[in-house]
Amino acid sequence: MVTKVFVSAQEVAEKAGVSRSAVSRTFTPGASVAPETRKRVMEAAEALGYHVNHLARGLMRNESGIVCLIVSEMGTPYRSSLIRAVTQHLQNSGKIAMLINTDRSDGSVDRALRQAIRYRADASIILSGQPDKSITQLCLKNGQRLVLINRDDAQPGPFRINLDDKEAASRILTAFVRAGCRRLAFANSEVGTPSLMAREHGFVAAAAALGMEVAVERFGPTGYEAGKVVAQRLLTRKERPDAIFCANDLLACGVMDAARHQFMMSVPDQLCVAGFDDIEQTSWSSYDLTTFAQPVEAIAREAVAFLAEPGSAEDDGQGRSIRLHAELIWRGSIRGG
Amino acid sequence: MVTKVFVSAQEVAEKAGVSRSAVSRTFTPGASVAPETRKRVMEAAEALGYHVNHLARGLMRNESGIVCLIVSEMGTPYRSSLIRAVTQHLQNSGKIAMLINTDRSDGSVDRALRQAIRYRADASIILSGQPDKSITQLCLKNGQRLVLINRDDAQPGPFRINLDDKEAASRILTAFVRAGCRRLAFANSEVGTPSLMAREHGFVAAAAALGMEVAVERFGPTGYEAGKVVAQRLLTRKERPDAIFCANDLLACGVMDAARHQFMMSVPDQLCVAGFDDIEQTSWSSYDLTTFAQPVEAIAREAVAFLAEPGSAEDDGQGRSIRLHAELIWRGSIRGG
DNA sequence: ATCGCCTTTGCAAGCGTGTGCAAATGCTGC
DNA sequence: GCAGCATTTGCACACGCTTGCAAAGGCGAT
Repeated sequence: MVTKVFVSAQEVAEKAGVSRSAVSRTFTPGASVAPETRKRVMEAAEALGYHVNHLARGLMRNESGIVCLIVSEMGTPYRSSLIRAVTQHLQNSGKIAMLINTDRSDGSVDRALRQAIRYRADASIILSGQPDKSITQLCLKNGQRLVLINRDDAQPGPFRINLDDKEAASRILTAFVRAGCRRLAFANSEVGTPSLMAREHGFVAAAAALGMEVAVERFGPTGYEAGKVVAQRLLTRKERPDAIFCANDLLACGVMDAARHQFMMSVPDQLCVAGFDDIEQTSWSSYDLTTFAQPVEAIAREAVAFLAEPGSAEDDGQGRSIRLHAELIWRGSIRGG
Repeated sequence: MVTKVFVSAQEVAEKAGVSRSAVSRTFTPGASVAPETRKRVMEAAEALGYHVNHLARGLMRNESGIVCLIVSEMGTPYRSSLIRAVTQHLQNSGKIAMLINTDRSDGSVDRALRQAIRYRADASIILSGQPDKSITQLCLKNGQRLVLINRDDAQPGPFRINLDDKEAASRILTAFVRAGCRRLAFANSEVGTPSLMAREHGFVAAAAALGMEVAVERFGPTGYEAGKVVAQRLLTRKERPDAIFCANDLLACGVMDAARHQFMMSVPDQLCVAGFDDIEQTSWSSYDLTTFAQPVEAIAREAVAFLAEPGSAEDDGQGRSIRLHAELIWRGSIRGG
């Protein structure tokens, strides 16, 4: 048997004995249609298994309801929880998420944005990587909205959501000092994402303001294994640190495991550790890590709210930028509290 | 300024001095178009920032290139790694993933499938939950392909990918016995997913074949906290188990943490533990858990390969079913080895 | 009965694309 | 020079939907 095609509004109209427009209006919120007509249409549609073709609707309305999520390393705890929150909020506001994987290669994000354009996505939300200026301009010109999450230094135009990374770094420094720590260190990856660097610079600057030095070590990707390597390097220095602020929870877990299992150090007695993101694992009792919570729900809410706003995508060529607060989640990896 | 609309093939055709069909053919692989014409078209398209409208193309071809991923708890390590693998494979074969969040509520999966139909997805891949039979039939009738992953007991029709859960359970039992364990237990959630139950039943059956009993405890959702609760219940029994097979790595992490930190037991000396999924955290040195690896890449490959196959979605009303192997990853949570 | 108003309905145009068909073009071999 | 053929091109229709517009119908007030 040849693949059957989907039911069309025409067939529903015939079955219900009305015009095709009536069917269309029945499924268009706010359209003018008599209750009796609507009922007949609904019944016919139900019987035939009719579903509005959103491809065609998007074509007409010039509004597909699709929002592209562009993200790399989506298997990571923080990323996946953000994806979950965003898709959920999108669904709640009647939109739908399209997911595109990127890698660190050049043009990866640009290719993703091209794909978003092809599917006439209403908007794209970029969680990773740096789009090229020319392509973001193309998106905006075409009326496609753009949201950048945690991509601090990106060019203006898109809507940008960031955290108070530097201020958080300064708060955690205070906590370390109160705990009596004096030999400070910062564990980072070599990726150089704006938010990671903001935490590093914020921490170093806050320490400098107190006349303290920070041992900074960077290695590899922003993950657990890199954390182990960084810890090895830091803990074999002549001046062994007694406090390590990690750019990321994954790094922090690696740092803790290396400190405990390879260097037989006790956390927090001999070493205080803090991370960033508040991924689920930090609350597990093997880690019990003091960290900053990414306001995942708030980020998703703000991003989706922006998409729902009326007005052109580029009405204010400047774009807008908001900064959300990262709350300090106090657990057991720092003394005192 | 009013939101500008996207560039159409018409405009490209005018700029290139050819007909609209020529533009269309230029972007249709395998279409007949002279090299010179193609070149002119490509240049005009590039200059204007033209991108084929996949909504319209999908409308014409009756093939959108969209594949729906239907999944609950997508923030979970195993789920998110599967999402990553599947989206990547889809992209490699020229398709694109649409992501829909479901919860445990009734009809949640059905609503997701309806959404897939509205966007005329070429296929839907279900990673969680149980679709209603009527809706899956609707999908198949409409030529939409369906893939069920780890949903063992689902009705026939869709393409089904499962693991050898029961056999794995039997293998891990052997390992426990070899390690000298005699008081066996199984830690499960109350969710009752087919694959989780298959592991439980396989373990109990294999033990029975050796004349051994298994203490089974189930609680809550399939996560870390539930694992802790289950461990508390198991380890306060009169007959304290010396081996626990967990339906899931998350449960296993909870079990290990409870055993170590609440009951001060040593793993694997006093208690052997095994899990399932091989999520990244199991390789972290705080856990170092012996577990079974979900063949995530193979699952994604098989699923996408199925979608690429020619032939109607329902040509063989029975659907097909394959069973993949879960490899035992030997680490340090079981004695010996 | 007539008018004006509001609600509902059908018509038809249009969204941006793919593709069958026939016409046009160029080339080969005689 | 011409028939025969392969390649390329344009026309026009189709895909399934939305929506402006005008006509139709109902109803109360005059």
